[in-house]
Amino acid sequence: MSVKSEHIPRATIQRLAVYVQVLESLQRDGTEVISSEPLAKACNVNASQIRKDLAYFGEFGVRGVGYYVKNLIESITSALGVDREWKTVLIGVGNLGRALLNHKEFKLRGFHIVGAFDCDPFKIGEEISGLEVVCTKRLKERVGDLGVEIGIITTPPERAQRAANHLIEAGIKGILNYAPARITVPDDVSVEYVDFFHHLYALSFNITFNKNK
Amino acid sequence: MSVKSEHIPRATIQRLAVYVQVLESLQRDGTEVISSEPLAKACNVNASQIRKDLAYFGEFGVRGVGYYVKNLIESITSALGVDREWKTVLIGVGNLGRALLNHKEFKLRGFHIVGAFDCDPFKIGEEISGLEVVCTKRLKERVGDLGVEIGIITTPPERAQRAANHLIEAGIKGILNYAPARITVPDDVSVEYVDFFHHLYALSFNITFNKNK
DNA sequence: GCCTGTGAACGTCTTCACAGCT
DNA sequence: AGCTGTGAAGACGTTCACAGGC
Repeated sequence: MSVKSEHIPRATIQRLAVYVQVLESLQRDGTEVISSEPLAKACNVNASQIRKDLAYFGEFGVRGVGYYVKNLIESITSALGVDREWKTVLIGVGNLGRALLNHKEFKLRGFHIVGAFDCDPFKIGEEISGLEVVCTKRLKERVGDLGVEIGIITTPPERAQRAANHLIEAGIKGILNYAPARITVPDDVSVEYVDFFHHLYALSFNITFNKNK
Repeated sequence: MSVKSEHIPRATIQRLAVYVQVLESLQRDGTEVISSEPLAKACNVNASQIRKDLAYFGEFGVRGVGYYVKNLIESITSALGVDREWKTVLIGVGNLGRALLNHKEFKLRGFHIVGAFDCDPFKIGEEISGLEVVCTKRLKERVGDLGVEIGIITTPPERAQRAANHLIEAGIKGILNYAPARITVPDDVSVEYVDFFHHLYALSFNITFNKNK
């Protein structure tokens, strides 16, 4: 896989993830070839949008035919860098943290949670989904030992920045932040926010003002 | 609250949710007044962006002074329609569904989960966080009785569309979909997708190609 | 003096329309 | 004939720069 273009819009990356999701469900249904038009309909986007998005990374289609579903999934996952295993650690073993640790899909998708950390002495030592909860102070040594690249924050908001600092100090380059708080990180660290309430706010707005789509 | 402009960008709505988050943490720290410049820094956006976003809904600031934090939070939440209680139901009592049902923050933020549904006979009757799991077939009557407006889907992907159909039939106008599947809905229903893997894919891409910010 | 609110300029992403390949 | 890949046009969102008000 090689990137053809210099800058790739963030929106493109988000859509590529959607395409994979839809392509996988097409694959489950036995579809082998699909052209941009019906794929676009299923993803709720414009057909040329799909072609443009893919063009950032290469030429994956066959003119006059369309895209081979299996092939396209592989091309996109390779383009996104998810055709490998990523090691991750999780900080903050509350309700949500536990649910994520028990979520088999993470491992299945190549995002292996190999460490669970918390600073609460009552939680340290507890075993969840085959993983022992370890004191956050020992994060750095563990991350180094295990070759971890992604950190997942599931602490309360007031402890999110401290958790992030631990991760950054340990040399982690990507953070998935479930805590409802913005965090500050160096330029070479990338953060993604998952905030349930942002989505509920958007729904609330759409319903209230009938502003759909 | 009155909307001044006809069309409001989706990106604006998303940012408003961020502003509220940051303003709330400023409020916790005792800040009473803030101008767009430092607020912008905390939210990682441009200062005029904030002023433009707010201008869609009204004039909330004081020239020469800035914005009163408490006042601005109220203005934004009112603009988004989240200054009230919303009743929601949840379909799919798996790991994630349980975690959400136990998440006290939902109620705290005005999104009250008043019903839990699942089609698995082994789960029906179980009590989670004071809520009895009910058969999905009884969704419609319950939604009508309780005045529910938002549905949360936490089923496996292959059952997401069916869950959505139940919600639509029950007259629900907003869906928060945690299932990793696209769903089709009528024009007057609004859907928000929460997909952990989309964010992990984005991280993976950013880390792999050093494409931060 | 200072900071908001806003038209105008700018840049970016999306869509169109068609050339190019199978 | 059909569908992709892509330059050009268009739409949209963001940033600038300053007028307006405290």
